[in-house]
Amino acid sequence: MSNLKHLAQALGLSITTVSRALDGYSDVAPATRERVRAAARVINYRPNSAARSLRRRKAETVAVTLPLEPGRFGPPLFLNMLAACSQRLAEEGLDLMLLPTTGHSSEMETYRRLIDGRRADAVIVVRTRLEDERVAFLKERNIPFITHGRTACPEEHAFIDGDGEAGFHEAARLLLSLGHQRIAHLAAPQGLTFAHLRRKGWRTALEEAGCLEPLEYTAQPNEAGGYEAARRLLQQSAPPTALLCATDSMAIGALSALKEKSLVAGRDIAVIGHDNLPAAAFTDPPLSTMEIAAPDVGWQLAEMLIALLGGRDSRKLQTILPVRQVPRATHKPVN
Amino acid sequence: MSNLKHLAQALGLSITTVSRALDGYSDVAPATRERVRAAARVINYRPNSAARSLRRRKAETVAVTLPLEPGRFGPPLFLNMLAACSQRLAEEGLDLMLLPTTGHSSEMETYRRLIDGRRADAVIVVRTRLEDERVAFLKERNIPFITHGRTACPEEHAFIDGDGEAGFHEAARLLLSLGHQRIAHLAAPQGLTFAHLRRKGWRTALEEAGCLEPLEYTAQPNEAGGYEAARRLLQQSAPPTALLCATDSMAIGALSALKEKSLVAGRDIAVIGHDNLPAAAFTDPPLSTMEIAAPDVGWQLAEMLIALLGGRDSRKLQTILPVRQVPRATHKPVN
DNA sequence: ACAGTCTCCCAAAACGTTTTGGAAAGTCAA
DNA sequence: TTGACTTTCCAAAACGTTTTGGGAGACTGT
Repeated sequence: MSNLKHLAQALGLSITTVSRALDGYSDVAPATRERVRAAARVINYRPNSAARSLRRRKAETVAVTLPLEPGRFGPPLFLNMLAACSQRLAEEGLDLMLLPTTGHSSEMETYRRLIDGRRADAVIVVRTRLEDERVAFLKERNIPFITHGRTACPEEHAFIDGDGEAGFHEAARLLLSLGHQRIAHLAAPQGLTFAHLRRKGWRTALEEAGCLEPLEYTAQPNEAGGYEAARRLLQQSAPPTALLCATDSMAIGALSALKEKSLVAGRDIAVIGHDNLPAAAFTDPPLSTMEIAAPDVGWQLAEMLIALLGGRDSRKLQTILPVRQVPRATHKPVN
Repeated sequence: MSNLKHLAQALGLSITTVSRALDGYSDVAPATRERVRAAARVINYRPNSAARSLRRRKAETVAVTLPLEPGRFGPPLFLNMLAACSQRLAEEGLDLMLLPTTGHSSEMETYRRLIDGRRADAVIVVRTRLEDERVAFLKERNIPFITHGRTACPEEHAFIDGDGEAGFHEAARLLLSLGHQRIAHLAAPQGLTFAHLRRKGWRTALEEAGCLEPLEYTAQPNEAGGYEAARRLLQQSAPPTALLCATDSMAIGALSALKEKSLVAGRDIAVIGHDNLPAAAFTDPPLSTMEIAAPDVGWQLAEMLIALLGGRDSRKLQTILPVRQVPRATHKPVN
């Protein structure tokens, strides 16, 4: 049990001086400062985090809840982003804390413990929905937060998001330019903002091309969902010639469904996903997909959090990142 | 800012009584208790977590670091396990805190902040190595911990682990019984305990069958690693007829390498993985693999942690979970 | 009426840190 | 020598909770 008191006694100094020496205040003599630091190093002293945040009245922690059902995230991308974020936050002395939750009520309860119990100074909201209860809660409590993905009222709060709408618009136009007429969308549940925007991008492109009743099927954003959606869509009397999938996981499921019908993706039918999962380069054929064209989303997210905690207006902190097409082998021409 | 003082003043009671009412002590009158609880509910009172852990001298938190490079985890399985664990811990009033780290030194620094700063009462160590500095550190500091995966000295501490050795032994024997003679192993780096044990199981089976110089290649436990390893192994003058892969991610990479050589897994060559990733059911052909035969690893882990924090001897808390084969389409006979 | 027992409540201390508001000693200019 | 600054340090308060060690009053049995 090492604390400031022990250190102070051992050094013949007051607690105040030891504390200030370690924090690098200028009102302690350089020699003393070094003496204190050396002693602290010897006994592995670190300030007790509870005592510090009690006195400082901040937790020095940013929290993220990880909703794990249903569907799931696209780790490792997602976790890597959080890792980068955490690294940048650490430079500011902030911890990033991930809290796995299962189900809606468990997540809201976690939020209450988090906020009302002052466990976090700010939170990152992931997997946003168009109408998001978590966002409403945080606004009401007036806690700094950034959403990863937009909501129905994005102008109201800080967010970072990929431009899925533009990405899907572009992908659909690409398929159209290749001669595809029946471009179906494998949609994720439309309550999720990313799903809504991706569908919108696809739909707009088709409408612009004069296609008014485009084919689509909604399923969970995982392999099983993609498999199911592809099977349904292929049962149509006029089956699609291209499948634009809300996520790579769905695309992987769709590829499996195509195999069962002896269809070759990239020859008989086009498939495009989104996320550029590591696995996407190793499907058969390698999956054409798209990805957020920023190598440092996590870092940017951290910067935004730091600005937010520094008092910046959250409505100034809104980032939309461009999406880049990653063409591989599954989006070949129809003819 | 709602705290006990406000509550007490509003109710005309002392802080002590309010605190004890909320904690359900029997020395407060039932009527008072209800009155206090109602008031607390109205103002969304939750004890300030810093103050509480300062006074109680425990963080009421279990921590896990998530090392994210290189290679990576097999989420979502892994995160789902942690979610289940967190759910059980929550019942005991314990938070589970995930801390992403990148690289070795960042992880050790996180450990020091965690332990010496008293941020966690116990920790879960994942991705154990045979010689693990984190384990040494925790032993020295005398902090309760459980490893997910064994170390070189498993008898010394609490752990939970799948019996990868038995799983790979069984898989290799299955392949032998199907007539395979040249069963290669796509190994993960041998510093990682799971990789070591899986290789050992495979090797033992081959040695028992009289095969003394079995083919193997070590690579990162991800798709790219599996792809590279498979390519190398297939270049041999006497190429393997079966690939036993340390992880499903590697197997997925290997399948991709086979495609390039126009080899059909399950007909020309056998492939078996480990983990039973969701994606494994959707490869082409569907991947034969294996998995830990317990639906509730996370729950068991939580139970062990609770026992450990309750003072149970860590050497009594050692769980090895059986591994079950999940045969699909890629392990077919050689002949 | 009295001691003993219960029931319900509370004042004060403690957890380990940061921060406020000086105090003591030394330095410098006049 | 004096007054004004500097430099270096410190005592004490505060953060919000839990816990200790009672205390006042009501009830019980004699």
